[in-house]
Amino acid sequence: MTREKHQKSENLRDLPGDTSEVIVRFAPNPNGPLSIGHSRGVVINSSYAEIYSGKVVLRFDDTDTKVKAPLRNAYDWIREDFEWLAGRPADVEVIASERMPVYLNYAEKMISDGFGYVCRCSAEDFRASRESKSECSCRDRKVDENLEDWEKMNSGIFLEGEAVVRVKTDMTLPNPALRDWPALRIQHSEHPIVADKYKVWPLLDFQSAIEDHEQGVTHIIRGKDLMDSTRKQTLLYNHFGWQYPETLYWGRVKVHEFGGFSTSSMQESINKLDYEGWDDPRLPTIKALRRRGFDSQSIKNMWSEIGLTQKDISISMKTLESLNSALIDSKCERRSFVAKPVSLEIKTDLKNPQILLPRHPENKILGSREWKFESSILVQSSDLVDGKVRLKDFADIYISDFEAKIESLNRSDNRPIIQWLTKGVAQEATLSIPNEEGVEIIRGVVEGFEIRLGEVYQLERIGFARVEDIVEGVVRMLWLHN
RNA sequence: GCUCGUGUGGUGUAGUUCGGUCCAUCAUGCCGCCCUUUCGAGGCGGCGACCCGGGUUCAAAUCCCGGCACGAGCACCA
Repeated sequence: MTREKHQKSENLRDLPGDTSEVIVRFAPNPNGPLSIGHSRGVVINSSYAEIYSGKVVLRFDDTDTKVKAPLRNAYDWIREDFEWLAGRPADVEVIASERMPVYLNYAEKMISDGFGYVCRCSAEDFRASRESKSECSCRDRKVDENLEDWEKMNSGIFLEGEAVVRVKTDMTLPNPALRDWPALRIQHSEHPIVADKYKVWPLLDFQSAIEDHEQGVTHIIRGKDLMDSTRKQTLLYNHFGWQYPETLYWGRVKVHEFGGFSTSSMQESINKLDYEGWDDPRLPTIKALRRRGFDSQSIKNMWSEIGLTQKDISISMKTLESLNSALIDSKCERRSFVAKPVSLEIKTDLKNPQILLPRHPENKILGSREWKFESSILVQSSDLVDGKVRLKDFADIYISDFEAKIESLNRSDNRPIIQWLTKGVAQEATLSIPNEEGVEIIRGVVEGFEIRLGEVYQLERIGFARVEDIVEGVVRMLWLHN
């Protein structure tokens, strides 16, 4: 525990500003479960909260009911993913849609105080104003008129697209993104939590700005695609007379193996039944990584090692797999899996030779697996070639014509070593390996020695795999990595 | 187009604040060898980088100027 903390502080640079009471936040849109990209936000933010004995807020940014509508189940999925990654639940949880009165109240104050206004221009017309740096006619209207229109927005008289509330900045600002940016818009579609209670919903820049202030967030750590968001929000904070939090950014992340993906594109593929669900092992979701048997610490280690750089990076699953192997290798017992098994008869004069295999080759896990000898054994069809071979942890043999002769119990030369099973210990099994085309299911037999559901084993000469299910004696395993 | 950000080996990262200790760190990857009752783990060796061009300086990955490349924002998405 202390070592873990020490490691993190070595990798993550110090936060700027006052760090006496750090409050950070992670704010996903609950339109699906967390992906590997999101995990950076969870890990970085929760780690900083831990390092500074501060707090991390988990905030569900669910104020868009239309374009990326929230998914009812996603709230729980995200809570679960967050806890798995951070090792504990968030200190504070906020659901934006439940905080609507607060946002609408601030919006009204903004209009009353004259630094916000209702704009009835069409999106296209305003785009033209923004480009020409000219103020639109809505901008100079009286506060009373604005409040009247605000009322019409909220009561549903104004329809979607007929009005937005803008923050007054300066139309001549060099950065076009900041010119009188939109803060709230009308959406009449149903929300999974509050249904049709509200007609006007805040946009991210407004909702997030208000909520960060309400929660007393001291440090915002997020992707650098939100840099202009910081600039917009700083202008709003100036209007309210608030101090903007310290802000840090990370760059864009791509994962080699997965290419471009987004929560909505994954949702689409799942709907089309291209995948079995959010935890399909081919998907870059946290659910999938957990299912496959990754140790959450490997994900934490990866993000800590990468740190907080603004560089756009492209990471490889190989890196994560390597970090994961380092963590789980010493904890995983060995088992033998024989794919596409074929029988082999062993000829020997030995009386009940002993077969003792270690649970772990370096005795990181003490004890052994013991099999009862039988003359009839199973080996992988691909391993069945005439010649010298060693049956792992047992004996050097000579194969010829589906028969094997024991040459020596000790290793006598460096002939290849193969894994094998006696018929008695062999238990029917499948190993699912995801690949480009789909999920390949390899049939075979696994060593039926203390197979525990959910456990990750290292299948000798194959790699790590997790036991997903045991149905009617058939052990179903899912491939993890080498 | 405007605005912002980033550029160190295949990948990720250290070093850039206050120029020399950097013919550049560590990890991963790949290659070879060793060890081993696994194609795991371990050991040893190797490969491989400061975006480009100027400038300042005795000295530049580090400072200055100019390019270039990549990414992002300019959504009534987050």
